[in-house]
Amino acid sequence: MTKTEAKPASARARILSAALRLFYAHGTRAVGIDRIIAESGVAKMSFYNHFPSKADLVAAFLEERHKRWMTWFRERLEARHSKRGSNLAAVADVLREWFAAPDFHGCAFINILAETERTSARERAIANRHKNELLAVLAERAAADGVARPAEAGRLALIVVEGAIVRAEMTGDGARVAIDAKQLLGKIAST
Amino acid sequence: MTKTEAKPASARARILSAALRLFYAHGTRAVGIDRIIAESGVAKMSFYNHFPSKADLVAAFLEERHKRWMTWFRERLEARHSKRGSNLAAVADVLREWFAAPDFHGCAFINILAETERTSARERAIANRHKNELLAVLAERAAADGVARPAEAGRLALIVVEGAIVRAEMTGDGARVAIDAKQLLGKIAST
DNA sequence: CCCTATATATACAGATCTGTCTGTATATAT
DNA sequence: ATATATACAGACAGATCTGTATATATAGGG
Repeated sequence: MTKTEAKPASARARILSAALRLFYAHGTRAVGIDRIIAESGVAKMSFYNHFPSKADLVAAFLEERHKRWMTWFRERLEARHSKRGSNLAAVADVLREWFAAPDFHGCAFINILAETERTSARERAIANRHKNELLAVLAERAAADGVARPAEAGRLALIVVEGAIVRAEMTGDGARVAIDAKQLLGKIAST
Repeated sequence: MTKTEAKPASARARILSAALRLFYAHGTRAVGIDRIIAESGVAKMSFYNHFPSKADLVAAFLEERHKRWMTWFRERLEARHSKRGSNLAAVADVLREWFAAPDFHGCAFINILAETERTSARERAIANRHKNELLAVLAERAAADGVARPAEAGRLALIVVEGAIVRAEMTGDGARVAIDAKQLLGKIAST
């Protein structure tokens, strides 16, 4: 039994922490309840006390991932905000940071869409909310760049961001992808 | 027992046909051997006679999907080749056709990457070959458009294509996404 | 006509996964 | 001191999944 999560935290927090790590790294289908329980050092009944079913844990994982990622993304974007150049192009720099993270394995919401059945509306809904929020950030940055049609620019930028994530995940060369993405975002910004 | 594949075809062909449909629609993890067997109307031993393991069927599925999709893509691109406008932008029209297909569920190779463990090198290799071949087609079209750096333009276009596939799958509005992608590809072509 | 390939049908082994059940320990609050 | 809530430990049921074993049918070539 390998206990990876720190013991002092509450059972629920340890479960969610293990889920964030394992579900993102290997997918929600590949990781079973037993592994979550083992690595969070929690009893099975404690788990089912906090989460009625695995699907509920998956939903909680997605919500938490969304919250943390968006916060991180906004914060990093803010940090680059003051610098010279296009707001939109700065997104590529933040992406580059993300791609370079040792545990980077693509976008959790693209991944969940690929691995769950078409019918699991719950996960889809959370993924949609996540992307809509990201879209809003991109459109806002496009507006700050003074583009003619910010909403449209946001949509174009989101296509670029999604594509960059997929390419980074598949090729493993996040640095190269970020450079290419920056060029594309620059084109969008100068419209 | 629902037999969906036409009976006259050989056992192997029926198996592969069922795999193409089911694995693409639901993912390779969600579809078990039993379902493949039931829907192809084949005995279990016949299956294991043709494919030593499920992993071998998955690999065969990916190879076949790659072959068929690339053939279809090239053919559709060729059909639009004669028309006016940028070669690269024509890619968006082909994508639009694809997105509108009733069984469209994203890119099988993006999906497989999301649903398999990080360690399954075999699927990754096939996915990489697929994308490299697509990249070559895009770079060739960029060259035909007379862009300054076709290789770079191909990479940028591939980011756009991947992003468009993901957006089409997530939003369900393939027509809108194709229009946006066309705009991006147009920007790349006019460089 | 028989022999061998290949196919079918079905039972089964072994692993794994979700969720339940029983029982115990601990800590806090009244 | 006793009640209550929460946690741990681990066995177990029931389903499902991959892969194997066994027995039977069928079709084509020598």
